[in-house]
Amino acid sequence: MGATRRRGEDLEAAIHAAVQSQLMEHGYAALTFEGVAASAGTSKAVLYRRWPTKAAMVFASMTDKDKAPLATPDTGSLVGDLTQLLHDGNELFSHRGRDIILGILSDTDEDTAWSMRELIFRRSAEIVRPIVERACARGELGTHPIPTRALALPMDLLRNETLLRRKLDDAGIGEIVGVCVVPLFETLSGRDAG
Amino acid sequence: MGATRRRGEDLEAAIHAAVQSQLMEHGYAALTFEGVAASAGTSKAVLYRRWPTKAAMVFASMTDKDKAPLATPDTGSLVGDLTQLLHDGNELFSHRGRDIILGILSDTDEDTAWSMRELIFRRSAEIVRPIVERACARGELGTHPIPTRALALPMDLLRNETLLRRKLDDAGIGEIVGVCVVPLFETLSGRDAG
DNA sequence: GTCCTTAAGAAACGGTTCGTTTCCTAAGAC
DNA sequence: GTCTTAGGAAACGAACCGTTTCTTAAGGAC
Repeated sequence: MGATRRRGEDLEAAIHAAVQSQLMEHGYAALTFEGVAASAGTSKAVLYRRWPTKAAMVFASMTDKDKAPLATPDTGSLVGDLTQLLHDGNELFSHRGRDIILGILSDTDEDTAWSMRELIFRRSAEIVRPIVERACARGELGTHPIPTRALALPMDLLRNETLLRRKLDDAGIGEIVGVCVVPLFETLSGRDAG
Repeated sequence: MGATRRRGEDLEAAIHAAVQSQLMEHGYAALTFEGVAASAGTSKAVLYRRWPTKAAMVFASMTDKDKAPLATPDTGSLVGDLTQLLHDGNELFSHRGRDIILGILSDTDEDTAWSMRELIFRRSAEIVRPIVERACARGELGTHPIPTRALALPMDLLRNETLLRRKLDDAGIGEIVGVCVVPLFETLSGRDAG
């Protein structure tokens, strides 16, 4: 047959698509080099030339076209912004997302596990900072600066719930926002009234 | 040779010891039925008669002689109690502890993963409640009841750090206690002054 | 003590995936 | 047209899987 042989970015994109397909169909634990090779219509040797481990291959496929996974929302209120952020993150970290992240974190490939930790922890505080600044400008929060550790609280609690426990429902998100995050931010920013 | 053949609790204890030994030496991912059988001086069939999966076998070994893993400390101060609790939990969830917990959570054995979630989440709030009650009695906190979600905050943040990120140092523990937990407890309990 | 049921332990099975190697040849540069 | 690079096919030994078969020690019943 007119055997066309792919190269470079075409091939790489086909492999990434095959990895995603296998992840969705079978999950991280059951994903194999042989399955990906078959799905991509290539051979194992082609995969091993690119990535030393399954974890590295999957991580590359996840971070391929740098899809900014979480955007800072702007709904007009502190509670609205935090709720929206946790809602978006909840979708991202549930189901297959959790499976892939935990799979890589518990894999024997320590290098890729480290990269994954970087990926899911890096912007914890920075994604929340603009929300707090706008709330402060609106008068919803006081003017004392909020420490980075506290700014990271929403994403820290989200990770704990979605990656380690289970998918959050709206009530769980509301509880985190209303019982923990907002009261703490109000206190630390120097605003007394509820 | 005088081939002595173990049974019942003797055998079970030897298997649990072999599992622990293999976990310490190779970690969860590299632990195999064949390795455990060899280490325990028995055969795979004996293991499969007892546990259907590696996750179930390891979980059974972890929860064998119900070693109450975390006790509520009583140091005489709110900050001291919380610091001690996080310090103890930090040791428990680091190194091999993290490896085993994440390994089981990301395993294909969903039943055992569910049991593990129960194990590490069940007492999150209850372990902190006596600490808060004593602090309230001392006058360190106000008298408003603190919601369960907030009581779980110390263990939730500990899990996020130690299981997903890395082992905490004393500074990290101090930050969680001083920047997040104590200010929130003070606010929610109705105590204003720092 | 003897009998009898249970389960330990050894060994082998076919099957899957691993990670590597060999070989052939299509793609693309020059 | 020539040469270098890399895609793709196939096979490899090794490890572990989960199961099965068989022998025989352990331990209770009597």
